[in-house]
Amino acid sequence: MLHVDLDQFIAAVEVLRRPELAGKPIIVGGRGDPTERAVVSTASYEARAFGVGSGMPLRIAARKVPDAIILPVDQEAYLAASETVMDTLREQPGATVQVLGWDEAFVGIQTEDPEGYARRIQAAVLENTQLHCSVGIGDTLVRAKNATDFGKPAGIFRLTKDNWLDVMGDKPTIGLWGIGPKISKRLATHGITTVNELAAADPASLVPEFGPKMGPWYAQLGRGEGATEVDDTPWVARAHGRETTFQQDLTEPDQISEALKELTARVLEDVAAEGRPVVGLTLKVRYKPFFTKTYARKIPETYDRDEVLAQALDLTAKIEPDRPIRLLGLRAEMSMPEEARKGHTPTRSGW
DNA sequence: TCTGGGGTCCTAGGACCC
DNA sequence: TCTGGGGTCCTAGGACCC
Repeated sequence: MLHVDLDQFIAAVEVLRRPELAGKPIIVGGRGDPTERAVVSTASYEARAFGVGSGMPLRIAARKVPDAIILPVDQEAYLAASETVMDTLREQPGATVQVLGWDEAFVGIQTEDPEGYARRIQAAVLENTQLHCSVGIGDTLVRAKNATDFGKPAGIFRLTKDNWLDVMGDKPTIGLWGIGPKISKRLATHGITTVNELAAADPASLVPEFGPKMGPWYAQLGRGEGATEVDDTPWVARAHGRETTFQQDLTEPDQISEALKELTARVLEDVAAEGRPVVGLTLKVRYKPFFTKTYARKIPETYDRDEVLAQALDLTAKIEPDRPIRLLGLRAEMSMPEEARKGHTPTRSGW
């Protein structure tokens, strides 16, 4: 199968609208104001050369790149471009398309010439959108996904069981899709720092540290193994949430209840718009200095709007009642019942 | 140095039941 | 006085992805 990933997608879409920005260091994040609390969504290659990457606080990024062009996030524009890209992929003969995000998808295909097929995809995407993409080819989803990195920008790379360890073996485990900074550190405490070492690990030996599912799964990731079928079952959300970050920390209980009421009301609207049943309400509170607390409640499927709002406010009573509060952000989330869930998940299922 | 907004899934522990 | 073995449900927390 193939993994298609648009190159510097968000920055590239901005350049399409404003061609004079081509070749300049572009940073897209928040409302485009580097004095505000926000993070970088995407940086162009020119900005990345200064050490800027997504997830970095906008303030810091602006400091690193004095001449940066800083733009606000325009989700609608990216979504529209994304839909054109995905439609283009679905038009390819024999293609099964599993969307992973705005700017990437797996494409399942039976062909004797995957490189040729990949080149045709690149040409079609370029023609329909003026956007460049890189393509990874693999005999598993994980290998195709990892292969794309070696194709960037605008190239093609193939990873199979025959060259997986030759190419990936000496790389640190954090380069694998699904292993982040925490897990790579915990693996290191067991003497596992490279993909080779993870691939050689006995799956059972990872169970005490990582649990019955995650332990063996990490070992499998090291070998590049896992699902081999692209699943285009339409995705149905498991939950909907809304999150907000305050420009100034909230300290007063009244401010907090007000903000939470607003967020919860927005989530209720989102859920009502879909007409889906709801079973749970979760409140996530981001405190300064940088930790998160979660408070959850079951709610009846025949929920009543005012009841949910009351439950949400009830949960605020748990917010650190006995010490000064510095509240950075809030998230309210409502989950749907199990039986209402369908489709592959964007990131994990089928591995 | 400071921390978005949208998601998904896994694990652990306690309550409760038989 | 001390304490089975199995299960489910719920809550809280952690990690990852784009």
